[in-house]
Amino acid sequence: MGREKESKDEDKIKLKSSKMKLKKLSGHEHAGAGGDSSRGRCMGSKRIKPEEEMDGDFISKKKSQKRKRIKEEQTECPTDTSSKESGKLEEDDTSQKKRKRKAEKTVKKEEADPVPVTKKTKRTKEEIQEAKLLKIKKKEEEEQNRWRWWEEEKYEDGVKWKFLEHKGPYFPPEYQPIPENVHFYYDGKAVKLSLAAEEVALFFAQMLDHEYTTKDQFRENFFKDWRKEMTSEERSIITDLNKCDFGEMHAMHKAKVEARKNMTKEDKQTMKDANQKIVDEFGYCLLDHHKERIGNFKIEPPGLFRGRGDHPKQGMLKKRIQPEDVIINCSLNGSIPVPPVGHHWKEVRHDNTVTWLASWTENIQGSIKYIMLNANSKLKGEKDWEKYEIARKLKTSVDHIRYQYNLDLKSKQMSTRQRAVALYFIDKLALRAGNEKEEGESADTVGCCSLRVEHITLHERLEGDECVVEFDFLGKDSIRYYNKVPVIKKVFKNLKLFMENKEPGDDLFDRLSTQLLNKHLSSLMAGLTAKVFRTYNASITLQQQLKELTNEGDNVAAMILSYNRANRAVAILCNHQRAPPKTFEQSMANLQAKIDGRKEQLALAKSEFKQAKKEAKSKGNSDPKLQTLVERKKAAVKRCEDQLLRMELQATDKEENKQIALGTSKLNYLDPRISVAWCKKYEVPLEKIYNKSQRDKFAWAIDMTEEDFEF
DNA sequence: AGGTGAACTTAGAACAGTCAGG
DNA sequence: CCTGACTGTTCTAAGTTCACCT
Repeated sequence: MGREKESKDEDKIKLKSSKMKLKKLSGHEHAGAGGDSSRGRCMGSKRIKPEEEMDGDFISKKKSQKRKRIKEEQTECPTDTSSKESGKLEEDDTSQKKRKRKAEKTVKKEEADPVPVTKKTKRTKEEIQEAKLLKIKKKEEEEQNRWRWWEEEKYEDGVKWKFLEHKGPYFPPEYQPIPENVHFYYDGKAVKLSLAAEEVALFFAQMLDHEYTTKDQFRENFFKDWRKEMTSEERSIITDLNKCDFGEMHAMHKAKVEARKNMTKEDKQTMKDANQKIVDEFGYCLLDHHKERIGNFKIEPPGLFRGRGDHPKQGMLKKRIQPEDVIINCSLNGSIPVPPVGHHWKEVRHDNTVTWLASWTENIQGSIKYIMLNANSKLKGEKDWEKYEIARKLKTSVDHIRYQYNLDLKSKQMSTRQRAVALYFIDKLALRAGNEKEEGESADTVGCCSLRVEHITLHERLEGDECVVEFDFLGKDSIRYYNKVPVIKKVFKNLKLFMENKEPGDDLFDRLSTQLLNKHLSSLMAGLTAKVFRTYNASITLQQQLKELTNEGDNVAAMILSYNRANRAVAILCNHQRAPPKTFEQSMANLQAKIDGRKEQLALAKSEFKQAKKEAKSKGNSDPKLQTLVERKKAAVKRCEDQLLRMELQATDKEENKQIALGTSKLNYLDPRISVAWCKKYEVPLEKIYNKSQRDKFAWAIDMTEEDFEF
């Protein structure tokens, strides 16, 4: 797989193997843990439904419900019986009171704790305090406005909402022609471009600093699409991209970026306010009585397509979307979004079995793009919760499933054997399912089912292990997966068999597809698909690692390091990589320098401490001044030691994180209740683990989880 | 029973905002 | 107070899954 990503990837791999220690515990070891315990106590006190019943809710319910558009008789209210409603209200009331009380406490504490300072600073301190108070108040308000949907009854099958109202998508501004004094040159001569051609030329000019514009495929695709936008006259002149000079356009763009950076504070504020206004108007919708944030309310602006990896379509023109391309989805009985003046929507529909508010078809792949809600919304949150419940269900049946595919490894049916081996990989290595892809439509990447013979190498014996499979392929986003894994004999033998008489480019699992695999899985457990294994293995790994790595008496900083390490084990399992930050080496060196500095300081403090002690001793213990000096020096040493320790922890953490991305697993694979419970148990402030938007996203988990939660 | 498209989740990069340290 | 590093947010590409169609 000769890809231009290669050099970067190689780098990434080096790290990967060095960090493999962490990985030991992937795969099967975590199977047996626990098993018995988690029933019924994990939903927290407020949730009344026992888990058993809930599981049923989650899994079986949605099975194949026909999609139906809502009819005339839309109600504005969510389905709820009045009795339940009143009960809920009552509870809401008490819990709200509780929250209020908590807030009052914090406020009081702040007030009772004035800092004695000089007059001048005092005022600002007061101001700061006031700001803090305001913040707390705002937080409280937010908390009270939060829709506690997880305490509500779920809708009947397939229905995603009963009422949906929004303003439609926000369209990017029209193209602004470049000023007269900025020229485009072809073959040394200035050429005035038509508006359409100029716009596309500017897309390219703006990207000139990017590596993309040096790639042949990108240039070729761009040029082809650019020519389509040209007038026939332009087309006859401009025939070679290499003769195009976008220098002035590029310079203009850079100047603009620079100017934006150097704007005055006021101008920046004005801009911010204007943006906020757009968010306020378009960024929210009304869904079943609740205001919900929209995730992506802006129509994607036109530009040049930036595919990942070796994408055959990179550089193609991504066209401007008009209202005439956009389908609106909303309630029939609410207000319907108004299209921009002089325009109309492609269609307005009222389908409450889907969650999107607007959609359009994109011109590169012909796929549909959607406008949907933010991750902190009910619609997304509920689904997320459901996902983790299915994964927890897998925990209880995983032993049986593993037993089953172990048997299947010896099946007489080739397709069954292939399925078993694939499942073994998916379970042990957390590989993705791997759908078939159409050739030429996207980069050549694979997952488990689409692995080819060329992607694995078998070693009877390697580095002291037997039956080692060496994987080397590009996965999602063209991220390289490289791993050497000892496997059981049966799997190894099967792989040999599958590879017999095949070319490197042939499918390893020629009798298997993701559909087949998932069909089998869903027969083993309701709701089970290939990706559930990733969720399950990620979450169970976190839980296990936390158990293993957490030291009871540690301070918060050490706790965080332990958490990050556990998180990192998961990220490695899921192969979540990132390009090392450009400034990594530098900032690592900086940190090291600081550590060295601190070490010197510590040495100094220590000798001063000794000196003071000696002096105190020699003069007898009578002098109180000397005594306090000794104490002070002692404290200084202690302080220095603490700081040094903290910095060293930080450095370790940083180094280990160089090219591993923790965010993806944290956001998508780790049951938040594990983290919440851990924080509670070890008294780690949750804000150290989840930032604001993550806390919003996981509000359901934060609210319902007690410290004894077991995944 | 296999292909296809709609709908939705997962992903890393780019960008913007903030904050700590000189 | 300013600046660069870090953190959080936005963006949109690239996956998975499932129902529908033939």
